[in-house]
Amino acid sequence: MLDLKFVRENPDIVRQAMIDKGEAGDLEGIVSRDAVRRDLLKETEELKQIRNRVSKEIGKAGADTVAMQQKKDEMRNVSSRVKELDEKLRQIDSEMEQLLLGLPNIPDDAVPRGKDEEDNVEIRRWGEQPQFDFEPLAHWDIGANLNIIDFPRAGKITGSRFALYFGDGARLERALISFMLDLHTAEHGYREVFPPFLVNAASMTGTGQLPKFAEDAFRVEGTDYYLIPTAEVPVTNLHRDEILEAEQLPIKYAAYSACFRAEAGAHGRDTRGLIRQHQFNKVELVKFVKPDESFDELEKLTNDAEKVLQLLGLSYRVMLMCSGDLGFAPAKKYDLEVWLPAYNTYREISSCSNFTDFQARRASIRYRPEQGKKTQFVHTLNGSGVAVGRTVAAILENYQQKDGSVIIPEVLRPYFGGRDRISRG
RNA sequence: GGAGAGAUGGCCGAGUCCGGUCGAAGGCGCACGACUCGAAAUCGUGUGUGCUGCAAGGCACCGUGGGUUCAAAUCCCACUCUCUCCGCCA
Repeated sequence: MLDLKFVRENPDIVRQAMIDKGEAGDLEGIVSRDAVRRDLLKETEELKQIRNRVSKEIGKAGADTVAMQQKKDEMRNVSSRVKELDEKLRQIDSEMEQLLLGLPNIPDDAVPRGKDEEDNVEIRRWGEQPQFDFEPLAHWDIGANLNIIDFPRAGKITGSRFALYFGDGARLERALISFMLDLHTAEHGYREVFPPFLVNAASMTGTGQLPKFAEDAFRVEGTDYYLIPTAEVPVTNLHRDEILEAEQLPIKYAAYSACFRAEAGAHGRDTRGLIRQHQFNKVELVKFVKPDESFDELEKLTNDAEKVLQLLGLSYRVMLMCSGDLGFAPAKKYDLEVWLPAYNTYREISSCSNFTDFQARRASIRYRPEQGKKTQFVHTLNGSGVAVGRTVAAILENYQQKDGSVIIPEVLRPYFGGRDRISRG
């Protein structure tokens, strides 16, 4: 959410941001209501002031004289007028709140202006794309051949876009989760968090999933609860409505969670394999930082996520999202794209964003820069560190051998009892 | 699921029976000052959030929403959450 004062004073910047991001929003509706609201507010506050003053007089007077009775009658009228005005104000306030929640964050100056993913900028590449002296298989074929991933049965149990892992497949998933959490907690200074996988509407609003993107989430029928689309939601909201101490910052959390996404509007895209699932695992990194440090912290966060791929020996590139591909809430975002041989392309495996104060204002997460000073909104960041299902796909494809087996990356072997290879068992 | 207790400022905690002097005692924490060579201890002063206004100021907020009243932290109603006991349960 943007600051109302900022919107009032900089409508042109807000309008330009919506154009750059390709996001709709009712800026004019906010500006016009704002003027009406301030007039209403002035009137009600003046009336309330009168009522407060006279009520005090009545209280002090003691005796219930004719004059007092007259004042009471007058105040009765004032009060009913106040009630009417308060009603109007509440209405306009909630309308403005809704409209304000619908405005996208302002892109940072460093974000290249552009229309879609074509205009994203490659920042760097890492690693070698593996060369095969045979035709590399897609990960779903590798998984089926090794009898470690079973999509038909997942379809039977639940439906499309669900996966069922067996044996070393299940173990690989678990090994990756442990490896990533161990790395980020031991090497990068994150505190491990294991959050609820269901959250309420206030949490979904805090991080920006609601009200605009309700159709992307699964809601538990008959409740106010949503299945989390990412651990970003519960972990960021962990400090909702809190005032943090300056010396606590930066706060860094690493959380494993399952993630649930309706994938509305993705019909026909990535229908095979692990790339686009309704449920997938992810280790998420979340930071709460001081405003002037957030862009540096984004670089570090991205590096922390990259380290996972480096240690796994997976080739990737870092893309800086252009304004049109940035999305609603971030001010700046890097995507990590991992090399997938069967696709012959790089695919997103992590997304690292600086939301500046956009989420913090929605969720009311503040800190006190100095004792006695006014509170300020923190900046929030998060990034996948990294998506587990897509990592499994990348490992299967990048480490596949001619005989159908898959080499286990060295850093994962401790999680496999020292074994170095997945073979058909 | 049944019975009961509670929700007040950064934290603890009074006030709620008997409505007005309560944005709210007291304590802790914190900041500043004094004392000290320095520190601790002690003493003094200050210390909620938001909206609005050029400012002085004004308004709102005692879990949430409604109601009664000239006036509500305080009375009434509904809801949410937390805790305790019982039942059930991984």
